[in-house]
Amino acid sequence: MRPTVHDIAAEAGVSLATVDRVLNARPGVRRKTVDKVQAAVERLGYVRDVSAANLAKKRTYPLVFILPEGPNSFMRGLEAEIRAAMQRSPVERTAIRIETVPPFDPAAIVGVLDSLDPAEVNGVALVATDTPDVSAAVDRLVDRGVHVATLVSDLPGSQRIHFCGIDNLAAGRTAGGLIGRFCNGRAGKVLVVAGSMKLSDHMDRASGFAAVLRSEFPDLEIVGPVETNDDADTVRQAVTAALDAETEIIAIYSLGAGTRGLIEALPDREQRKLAVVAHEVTEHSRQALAEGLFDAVINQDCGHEVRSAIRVLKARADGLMPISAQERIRIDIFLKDNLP
Amino acid sequence: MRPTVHDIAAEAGVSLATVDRVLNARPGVRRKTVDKVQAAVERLGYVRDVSAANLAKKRTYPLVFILPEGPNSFMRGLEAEIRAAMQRSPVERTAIRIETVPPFDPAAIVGVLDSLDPAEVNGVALVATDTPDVSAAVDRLVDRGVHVATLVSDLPGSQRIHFCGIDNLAAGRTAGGLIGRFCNGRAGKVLVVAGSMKLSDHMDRASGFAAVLRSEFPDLEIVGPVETNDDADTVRQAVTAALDAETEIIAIYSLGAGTRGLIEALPDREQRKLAVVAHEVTEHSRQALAEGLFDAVINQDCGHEVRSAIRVLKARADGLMPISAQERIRIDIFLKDNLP
DNA sequence: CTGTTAGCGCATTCAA
DNA sequence: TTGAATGCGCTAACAG
Repeated sequence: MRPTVHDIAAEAGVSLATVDRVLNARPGVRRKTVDKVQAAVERLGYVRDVSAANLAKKRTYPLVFILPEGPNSFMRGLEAEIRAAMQRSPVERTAIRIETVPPFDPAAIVGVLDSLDPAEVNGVALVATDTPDVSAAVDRLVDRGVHVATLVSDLPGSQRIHFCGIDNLAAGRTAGGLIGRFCNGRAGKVLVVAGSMKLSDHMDRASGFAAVLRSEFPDLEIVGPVETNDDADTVRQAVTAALDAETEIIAIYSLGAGTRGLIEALPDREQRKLAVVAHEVTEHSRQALAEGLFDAVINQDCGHEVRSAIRVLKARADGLMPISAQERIRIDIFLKDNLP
Repeated sequence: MRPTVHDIAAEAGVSLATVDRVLNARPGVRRKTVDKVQAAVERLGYVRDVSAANLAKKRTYPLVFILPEGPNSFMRGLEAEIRAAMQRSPVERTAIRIETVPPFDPAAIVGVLDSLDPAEVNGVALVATDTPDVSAAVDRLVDRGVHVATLVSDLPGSQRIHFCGIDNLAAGRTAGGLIGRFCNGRAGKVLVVAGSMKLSDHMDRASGFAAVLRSEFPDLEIVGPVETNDDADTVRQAVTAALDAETEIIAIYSLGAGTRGLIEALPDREQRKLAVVAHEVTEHSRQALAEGLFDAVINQDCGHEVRSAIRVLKARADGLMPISAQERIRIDIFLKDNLP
């Protein structure tokens, strides 16, 4: 039988309330008494029953998710997962609020961050542009006692407690390895299409990709990256223009969004064979994969990311450590053969 | 505020005990009263607070894991994950026992299954050979009221409530797609090495692989599958013999274990270039990937599988449905670039 | 500074 | 067939 607060109280020769004070690091206990209780905890190997504590506290975890608005399919999928988590709120004792901001607008993110009341919010998960002002706003919020986790795109210089997303450097390398093998010895150029270099995930993917091509596939030369702000029409125009201008392009790596535009710009496979790797499984990319227009799609499971963010933020609010292996978001590679 | 049993009792005009009887489908309540309570539940939208219930019940979930003993790295990794879950037992209210049986020994599995006492065991997760006797034993156990989940390899004809593993048909297809692309137009033979066709996961992978080669890469001809009982020495001998006998082999798909033997049998890459795809990230396969000996490794996250099995079995014991997306085990594809 | 007491939402005796 | 009372492990007033 696991020891309880009663056992600790008896062992330490104090009352329940005192034990509770020590366990929750509340003031008003003599140094001497604190030590006695902690010794008893050690001796009996006590671990607090979190669900009993939560029951007594009627605890809920007020959480805020900040993400870009707009037509980006991936972001809308992310939002859907957050809404799914909201459905489970009664069971998970969460109270989740979603704040959407215009995409690529650091000031808007800062505005939301600064408007948050630490008394009303326990944790924040946000999809952020990696800019100094956002980093500073995150740090301010952390200083005010709110736990912050980054989602999808990281803020490496900030005080965020956790990044819920994939290793984007490795994702870029993976794309490089895939495209290199798919081109299989042919020499030529690879067009790289990105959303914005203000996003650390896009930056990392581009670096990882370039590193692998440079070291392992020196016959492939990078064109770009061209920035499209993740807008489908811009992507379409950019890709069309590049393919017209450079006849030696034999592959495309699209590391951002706007996948619909990419698909529209792709020439008929019969007339020009291109190895294509893109990111995120969405309605569009799924179909492109199935039709053989894309060779591979690299994906991050946004459901996993949302659930992980919630677990991490809750655990942190309770001062616990989450199961780290469970919080590692995988780089999913989809071919048409393993599409879920 | 969520309604509680008190609210239901008041709404239905009965006592707490009666509400509890109805909620837990215990006998000794008039039909009429049952209806009143159920109506109140509907009206207020009551959902039971599982953690409060578990606290009151001092509930624990006694679970048994059955898996093969022996040197198979993947199985030992699986066992390590189960032991990690045992560490979390106090928090998760589980009481986990591991039973190991000789590999490829249906009778041993049946023996363990039949020895289980439904009064002492809540759920069972097992790695099973897909043979009729094991299926029958699983069904007997289910009939005695124990929930059974299959782990890694499924028992499609049985009454198991859930399969905690990957879609092995899709995994085989994926391997086919990968090898097909890596061979890139070259014609030749592909050696398929399997553990045992008594395992449904191996069967499925072989079928999926063959299907893709047939439809998409007709220039590749399958040699095998050769069965090795997942023994490294047997794998080594079989692969060496095949490579000597068939000079047209240009690729190898190893869909079972004994990966160490495969690595030992692989010729120097300079003298003979082979596309190689194997399963499961282990110490050996990880190194082979890093060195460029393997082109890709298909993996299933056994930590995820174990945690999923526990969640599913617990949920089932409480009569709940788990989050299905969370229980889908991914087909992980690792190149050397995205090795974790 | 410390202890007593009354719940949190639910399950389970024991009476009636 | 039903209800009242007690306790699970923990927290939070309120006294002392």
